[in-house]
Amino acid sequence: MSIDNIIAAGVSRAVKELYGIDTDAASIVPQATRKEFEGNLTIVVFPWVKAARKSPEAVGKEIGDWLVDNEPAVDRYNVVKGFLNIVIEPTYWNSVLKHIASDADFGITAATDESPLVMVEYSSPNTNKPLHLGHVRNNLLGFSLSEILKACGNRVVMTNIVNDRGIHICKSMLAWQKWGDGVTPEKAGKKGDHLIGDFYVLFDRHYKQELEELMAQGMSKEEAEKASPLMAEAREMLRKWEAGDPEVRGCWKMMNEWVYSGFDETYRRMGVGFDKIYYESDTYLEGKEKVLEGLEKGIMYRKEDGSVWADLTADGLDHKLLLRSDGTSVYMTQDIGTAKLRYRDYPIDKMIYVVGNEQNYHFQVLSLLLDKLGFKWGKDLVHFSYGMVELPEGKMKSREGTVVDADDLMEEMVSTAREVSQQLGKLDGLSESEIEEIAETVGLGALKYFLLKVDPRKNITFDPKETIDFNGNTGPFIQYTYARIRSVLRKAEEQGLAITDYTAVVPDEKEIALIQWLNDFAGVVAEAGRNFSPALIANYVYELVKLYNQFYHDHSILKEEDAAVRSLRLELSAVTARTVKKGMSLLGIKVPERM
RNA sequence: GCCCUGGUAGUUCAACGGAUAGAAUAGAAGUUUCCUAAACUUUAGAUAGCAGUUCGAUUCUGCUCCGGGGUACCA
Repeated sequence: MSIDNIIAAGVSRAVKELYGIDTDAASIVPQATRKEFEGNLTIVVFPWVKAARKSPEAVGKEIGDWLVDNEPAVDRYNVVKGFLNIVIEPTYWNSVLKHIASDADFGITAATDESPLVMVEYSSPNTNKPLHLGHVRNNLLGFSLSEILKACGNRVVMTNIVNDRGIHICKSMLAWQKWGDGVTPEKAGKKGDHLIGDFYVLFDRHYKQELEELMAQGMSKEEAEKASPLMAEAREMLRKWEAGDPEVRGCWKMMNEWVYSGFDETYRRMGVGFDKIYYESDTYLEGKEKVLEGLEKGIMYRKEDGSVWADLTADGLDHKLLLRSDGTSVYMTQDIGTAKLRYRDYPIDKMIYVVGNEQNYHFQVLSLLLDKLGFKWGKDLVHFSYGMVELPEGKMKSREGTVVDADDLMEEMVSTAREVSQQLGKLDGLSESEIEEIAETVGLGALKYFLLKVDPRKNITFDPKETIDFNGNTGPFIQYTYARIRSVLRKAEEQGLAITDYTAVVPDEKEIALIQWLNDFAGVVAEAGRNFSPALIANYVYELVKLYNQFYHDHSILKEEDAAVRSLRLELSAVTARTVKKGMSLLGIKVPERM
């Protein structure tokens, strides 16, 4: 039982005995006492003031007295206005630390066969261009969220739906056929996804040029778009693709393979992965089928031009198109098909879609439609909606080339990490491969932490001209502290310093603060799981590391003569290191043994 | 137009309806005979505006101002 629970239960009993008020212990949440007051935990007594018919001070005093008399963990207390500040018996914290240290998986709840099965969809790229910064945020959030859910006792299936069909792919293919001159990733010495992305941009350039020429001949923009031979060719190619034309399918397959091997490389470096990948080319027909089924049941209706719609006005939304007049499917149709296949493959209890907030409306509609179509999970699917990554100039636009490429960004972060390390002389005497590994860990750590520490719902502004910080609330700051703790522990081991019994030592203020914070880890993980919040974990770890740094500067660890006191400090260091490592791994960030 | 969403120090971010709104960076001033100074200590600086709900509002409600997104045959 955690100290918070003990106090909450104590207060609950106190209130019952003193005033006859029934209060659920779970609703009493002790908070850390502000540092300008004496105490470890604080209870807000206002909720009982009215029923007790006494002043807040009197209520605080009575509850405080009751706790001192009846709860051994409570040493003393003070009351400021309506706030009851409780001081825990100092040596009690040692047993708390001992308890945490004895449980290697403290804070982690393992999943069992009966645990809920959660499917997390993230990444979901198009195959016509490389991954960019927006995808990086998506990937990191999706991966971290999955790790957190696992740590909270869920079975998790990480999945990816690859948008491998549609007009955008045909554009790249067409440009490659017309102007590619048989180039391959090997010949060009380029990652496949980048090569295809180049052709997508190339298509757009020629297309724009064509439009201008047509408009110069007196056409309006709309007319030009309709008359464009290039676009007509792309559409014809899509039609052939849908008809299963062997030549088009062959080219499509080959080029998609190039893209996938490029994506794999990016995912690997980013440290994310998937248990199961779906492709829209496999799911869009399923969706069509499902929509036609809905049409029969009267959930959808057909317009005169043959298009199929759903009327959602009764639910406060609009009419939604599901099949175009030419019978082809739209995004929504594909998502319905994908949902069907997924629930056929897995007994999913909960579905989470990690997708940008620009699609909030889409998921509102999807949830309703799945529900109407009889999918029982539809109503409470979760759209984990995150804000966009913006550049100082505004939104990133891939066709205009104003994107921050994921591969470039990672490379830049790593090389910056290497330079900074070298400047600081950190890497002297290490082998080339060790240097490389540390630069990789630190560079990616900086990037990942930068994107994960922020509330996912908020938009992020990223200025490519300003390098991501390595000081302050950053990944490298945390990694550095970890490496330093590991160094102390290594030295302790070399010197044969073992941890002995320290339970009788009276810990000082900073040591207590650290133990208290370590003890909070379990609660933070659980809360992060409930709120789907990697940011919560990130800021917890940062605070932990800051507390450790303060402790570290105030205490000799290895040089401490008293074996019991030294043991307490070594144990604190060991548990801190372990907690940092665990917390960071929930974010998908590695920590280096030295740096 | 309608719907959703955000507005907190110069900047990047915090704050289950709780105390004097916290950090970090940039600025100013210090600490190195010390287990890794990517550290630590001190200092200055903010809730867009106006009402309301109550013991108490950055948080909840309404209006105004500013930004972002969506809005039926793009994904």
